[in-house]
Amino acid sequence: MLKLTRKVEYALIAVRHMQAMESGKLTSAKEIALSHGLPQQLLAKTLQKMAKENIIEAVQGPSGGYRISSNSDKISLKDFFEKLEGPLGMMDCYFDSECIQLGACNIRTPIQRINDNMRNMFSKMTLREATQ
Amino acid sequence: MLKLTRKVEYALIAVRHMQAMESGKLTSAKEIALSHGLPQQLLAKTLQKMAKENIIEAVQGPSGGYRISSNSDKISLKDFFEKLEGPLGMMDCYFDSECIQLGACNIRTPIQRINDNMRNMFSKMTLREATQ
DNA sequence: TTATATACGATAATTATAGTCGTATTTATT
DNA sequence: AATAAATACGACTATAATTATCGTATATAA
Repeated sequence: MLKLTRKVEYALIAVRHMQAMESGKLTSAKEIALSHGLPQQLLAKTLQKMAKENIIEAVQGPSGGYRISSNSDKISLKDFFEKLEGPLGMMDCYFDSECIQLGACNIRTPIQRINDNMRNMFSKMTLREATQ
Repeated sequence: MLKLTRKVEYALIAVRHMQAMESGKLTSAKEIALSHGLPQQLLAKTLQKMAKENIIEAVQGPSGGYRISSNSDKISLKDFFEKLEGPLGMMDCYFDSECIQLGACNIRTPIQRINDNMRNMFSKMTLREATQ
């Protein structure tokens, strides 16, 4: 429970890989996949998603690839997670108001309390701090 | 991502239900299931698990049932989660040393850093605080 | 023109979660 | 002693979410 998904795991591996590269140099999905034994296609999707979200920069064409974005220092872990996987909620009712329980629900407040703590924690922690 | 499971959700609902009862009074799986529209059998298993872990007390036989345990005040949210679902780790490698990555893994330290923060947060928060 | 890279939608496979079934055990009540 | 209502629990099925693959389009350096 409360485990990171593979998508996020691969994203973290890729970020660290790119951070370790010489500044400005590009690396490819293939290169990262091979050096860490990850499924290339799935990793590629995650990289594409990160590029779309400006966590990394993409360069197309042969001898293209990805590099870490300059503003990646300012990204919080919360944003990183949410950019990749959507709202970071321990339960749907935190964002979604639709719930079968309706009036019978007695844990809405507790859930929100727990969620707020978790979101707050990941807001304070930057991707940089986590991966350096 | 990072969502609570139904097991934990049902457990929280049950705990709140029991907290709202007159002190010492028993309630049954059936009663909780009916009043909150939960699947009785599944809830029953969760209640049994909580009883086994001394979060609640079980009384067998007809007119038996469950009540909140007196020491439930001291239980942290981390313990509550872990008693119900096992180790609270965002990734297996935090507890498990077996990993396909072996030497190629570059995120062991980051993952542990993230996990430590999360475990620390849930250690400081009690079940009582969360559900009151 | 070709080769190599990103981009991306659709779909298949796998795994984890959620829920059910059947049966045994306990015990208050009659 | 018999019955009924509750907990206890292992095995199984169904469902949902995650993970992975496939096929194709687009960009661009050589």
